[in-house]
Amino acid sequence: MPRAWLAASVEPMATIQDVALDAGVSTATVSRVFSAPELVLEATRKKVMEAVTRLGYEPNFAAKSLRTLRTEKILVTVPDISNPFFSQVIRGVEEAALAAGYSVLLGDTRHEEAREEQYASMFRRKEADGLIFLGHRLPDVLAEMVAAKGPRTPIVNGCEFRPGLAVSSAHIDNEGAAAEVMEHLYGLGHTRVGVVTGPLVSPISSDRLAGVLAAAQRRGRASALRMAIGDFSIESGVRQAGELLDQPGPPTAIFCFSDEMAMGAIEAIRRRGLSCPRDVSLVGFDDIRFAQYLSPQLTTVSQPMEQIGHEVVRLLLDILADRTSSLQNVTLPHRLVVRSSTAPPASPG
Amino acid sequence: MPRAWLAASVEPMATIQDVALDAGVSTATVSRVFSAPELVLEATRKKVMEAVTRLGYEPNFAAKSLRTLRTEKILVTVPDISNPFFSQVIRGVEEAALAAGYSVLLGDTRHEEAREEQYASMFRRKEADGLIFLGHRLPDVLAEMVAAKGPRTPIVNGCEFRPGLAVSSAHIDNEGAAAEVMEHLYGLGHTRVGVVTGPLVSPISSDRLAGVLAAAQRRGRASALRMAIGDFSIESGVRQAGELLDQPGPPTAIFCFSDEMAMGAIEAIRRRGLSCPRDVSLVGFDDIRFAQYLSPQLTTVSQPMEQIGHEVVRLLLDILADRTSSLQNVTLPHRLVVRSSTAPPASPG
DNA sequence: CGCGCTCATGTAATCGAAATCATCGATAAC
DNA sequence: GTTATCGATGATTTCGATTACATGAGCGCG
Repeated sequence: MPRAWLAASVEPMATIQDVALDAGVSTATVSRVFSAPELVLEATRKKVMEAVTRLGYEPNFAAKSLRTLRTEKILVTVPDISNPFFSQVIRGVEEAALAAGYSVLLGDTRHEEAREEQYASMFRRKEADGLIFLGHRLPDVLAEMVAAKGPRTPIVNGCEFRPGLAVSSAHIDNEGAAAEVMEHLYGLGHTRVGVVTGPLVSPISSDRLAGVLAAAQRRGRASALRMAIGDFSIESGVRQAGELLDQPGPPTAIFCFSDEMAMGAIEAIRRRGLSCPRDVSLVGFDDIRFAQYLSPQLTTVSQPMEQIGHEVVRLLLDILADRTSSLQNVTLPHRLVVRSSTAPPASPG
Repeated sequence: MPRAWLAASVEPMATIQDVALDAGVSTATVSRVFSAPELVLEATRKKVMEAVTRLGYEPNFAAKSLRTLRTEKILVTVPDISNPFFSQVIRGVEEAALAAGYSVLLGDTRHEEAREEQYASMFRRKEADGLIFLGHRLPDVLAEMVAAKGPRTPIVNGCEFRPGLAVSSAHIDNEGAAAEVMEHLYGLGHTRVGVVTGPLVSPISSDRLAGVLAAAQRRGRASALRMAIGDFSIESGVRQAGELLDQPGPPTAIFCFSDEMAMGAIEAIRRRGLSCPRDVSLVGFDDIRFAQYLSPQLTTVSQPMEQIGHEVVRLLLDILADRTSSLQNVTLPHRLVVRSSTAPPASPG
């Protein structure tokens, strides 16, 4: 038994022909044993399976894929895999994909358009049946594909939502969530609030900013808003939160559009000899696994990351299985998680 | 021009035949334009490329792969993609792979053997040219493959190192690093040291534990060691560090085998009304991006995560290009980064 | 002037599995 | 008893590219 395995592994891997020969049947029968076992007699099925294990046969993927025009792979592009928010979403994607018999081709675009295009052409070469992109841009070649094929193009957007792209997507209500954060801060008595956004080209930032502005206006506090533009990284959090704090009449509360930038903000606060939440309240966004273990524990907006992953896969599978014909934009629930980084301002007003 | 693109996208994608016909050459010439442009006359090359853009042609991946028996893909399995340590390694892998013209197939095994086997059979089906696994286990089918093909089997191990597996690997000197940590703590004056390990089945844990024991013995402090077994998660850090602290004669310093567990330990310390480093010093392992932004900033062992990623890819590419014939085990440099979570004990002894 | 050589290109076999169509025996229907 | 039907299986084409081999034009050299 082990000898047979060994032998099988040394040779260039048995083909369906070898199995057919060994089992004394045709290649068609062997193929059927895998793809439509109900069509083949139990006795022959057994005979074939014996030959399969004897030779250690595994169907060649390329051959199968060439014939069926399917790869059973999903290409997932992400701006930064080392970001815990994205890696958690990816985890959900991987799980849902595997459950449906698909595997995941990962593309880390590093926010670079060139890499996005590289992966786009990979998709056009049919290296994957579908594409899930977690960024906010869609390379031109793919946009053209969408324009031509419409909503049955197997491309889905996750986390972000830009109506103009004309692809299905799953995301939270970023605008509403950001407004809730502001209400929370205003409710605590803060009036001078600073905001550290992400790059405004992405809807994820502009939507949240819209929510911030709407809430500020409702409260008549729009003129007291201070804004700085970050890039979601810890370092930009340190820098931008620092600039807000160094202004005259500094904010008593800062809302960062990501937990990582909030971590940076904690650092900026510490470096100035201030304390959170005593001197400055702080709110993050995402609720990454680490948010509740920071000091102070971070108040933040919890996004259902794995669920977003599941949902985008579901949307994609629906398209692939031709179960859908119109765009779907799924808004998943978020939750403001109040922890100890927010408190009423020391001297109200 | 845009019309042509659109048209091309609607049709089932142009084949090499279509291009050949359109350019008035044979398919062989078209193929050569891509794989060996120097063999084809500049004029015809241009003619072909025009047809290519006109039709929006991209070579079909499955067909190419079937013929060449190469996929230009690397399968990377990882125990947990949402772990910042691993996601950083993956980032390095992705970068090096892309630079060499390979793309990354990601497998999150979730520490489950069943998933590892699923991905192993994916590799046997030739869905990838090589396999990089960041865990400590190698499924049986692959071990047999290694036994049969020897060191030219395109399988490489990253982060861990288990000589019995007989595959090349890239990792740090875990034993030495752990010993350095203990020396640091002993040097500060600590005598009662607690250790929170990972699961001892993985060399990454047992090697570090060996280093801990060796250092303790050299100092004659082996009997004062306290040990708890965690699983690298934050939660297990909270739990296991907590148990160490609740013992009579609790440790004045705790060494956790991962930064995440150290984060948990910070929480355990906080919950008991203690302070780090005043009452308890703390050391982590990995130096994930967040380690320096915790409070207190975490003393830890820095691993060159992206470099590990680059290195395993290099090892794999060497095997794939037949540039190597013997096993290579690369030990990359680590560095003890002393930050503010370690200090001399309050009452020495 | 013709032989051989090189260079550019065409022809056709090939990769391994899937799927269509053909076959053949057995059973059921009339 | 003949024929339509069905169930199981085999023969063969097909997917789209690569590549070994064939071809043929152009050129140099004896």
